[in-house]
Amino acid sequence: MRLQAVKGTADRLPADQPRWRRLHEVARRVLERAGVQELTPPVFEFAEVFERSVGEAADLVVQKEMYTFDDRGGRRLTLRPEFTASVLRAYVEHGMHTWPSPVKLWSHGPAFRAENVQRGRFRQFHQVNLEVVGSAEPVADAEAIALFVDILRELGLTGVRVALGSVGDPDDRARYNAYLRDALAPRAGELTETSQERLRLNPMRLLDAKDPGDRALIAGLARPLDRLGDPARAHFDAVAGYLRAWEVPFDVDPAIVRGLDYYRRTAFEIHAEGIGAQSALGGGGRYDGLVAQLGGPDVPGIGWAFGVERVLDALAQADLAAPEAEGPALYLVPMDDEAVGEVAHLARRLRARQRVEHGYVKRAPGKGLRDADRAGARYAGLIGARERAEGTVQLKHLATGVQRSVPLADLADALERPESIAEPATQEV
RNA sequence: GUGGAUGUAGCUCAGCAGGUUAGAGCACCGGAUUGUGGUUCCGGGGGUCGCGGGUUCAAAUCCCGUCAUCCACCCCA
Repeated sequence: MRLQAVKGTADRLPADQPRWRRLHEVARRVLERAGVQELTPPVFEFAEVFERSVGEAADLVVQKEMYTFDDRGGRRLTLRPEFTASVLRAYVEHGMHTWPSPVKLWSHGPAFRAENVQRGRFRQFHQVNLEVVGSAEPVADAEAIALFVDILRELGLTGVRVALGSVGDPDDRARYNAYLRDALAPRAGELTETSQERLRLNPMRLLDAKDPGDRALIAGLARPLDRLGDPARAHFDAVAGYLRAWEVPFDVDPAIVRGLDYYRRTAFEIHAEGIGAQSALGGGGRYDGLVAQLGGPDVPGIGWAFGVERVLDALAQADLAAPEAEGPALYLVPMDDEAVGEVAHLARRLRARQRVEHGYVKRAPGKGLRDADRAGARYAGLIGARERAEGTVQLKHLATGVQRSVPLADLADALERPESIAEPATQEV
């Protein structure tokens, strides 16, 4: 069998790196200016970490989509399918409830789900994740959402849609689910099989149905946001109020629901056009109670994650210029065998201050300049018998063709003062 | 798990009413130019035509199977 990357995984090639790097730099800047600290959890955890976070009523599908395996010590481990459970496990394990509250943590890295592959959906994918633990205040929700939007804005992404909803408090959810069951009971037989299944297990998820028949049956019913209890309603109104005051544009989506039980109140998603059927860049919500569920103190929290591949896809669709990879400041060309070692040694010394590369075999000057050009170098430095005798290097500015002989001792300085070398008066060929 | 489309050089693709040595552009290497680049010209290397089986005198081309990729459904923490 021809070796290839596993389905749903991809190599991130050198040409891809500038885009990824820029995204992470922007995320880091926006978040850390807001006092968010970086946490890097391990890539795998005891399976129980995710199973407990997911809860008993979680769809079997969720379990099936986890990469779970036994290690040689007989431990049952899972590659993280998301960050929240890992981050909260770390929060509990390190007693972060004693830190100044709220504790704001961000993370980034790969996550794994054994799903079928399509545009924007991979088996190894990458997320940037934020958790704000220890505040139940609506202002925390608003700040989290605003930070998400700020990152996208700073990246230059426009035309994204923030959809804000609420799944209510647990009582609200229970009441709403009961309402759905009652409302749909007479006509349940007309629903598709999946929807009937959902009606049984997690009626709220019916709102995600795409089948036109199902949608017609659901259309006239109240949505979660219409049935909030007073506390959840007040919370939602406060979050919306902050966002309006801060001029963070959003749409109210009364029908946002979540597949997992631990979500409370605020739920939101951010979508972009033009990146296929998987249009959600990311989303998040409040999960009061989850930390306790993981064996920690009963502290509230809110978080979000976005898919790096999806955001990059959206940026590509928006035709935003990708940052270019830079070449070396100097490319040294050895023009005889003895110079091979000399340029390598010289490069080593210059690298204290500049990016310097060199040829590995002797090259005719024409070839050497071509090598330097292809490496994307700003300068080429030629060293052969003449230069050795003089203790100099022929330094050539590739864009202008201006060249002069520079004593080895002055080379580092000459590289840092490009004007001096580009002066036509100094030309000597 | 389901459906559709697509698999030919490193990349993008042509060739496919079966016909003998499988092509182009880009990329790569070398030469023209043995101490001066980018252009140009010339030459070269590189292919299990995804894989397996079948039909045929003959298969990249037709048939079956299989695998992979992409998109969509499903699902979505």
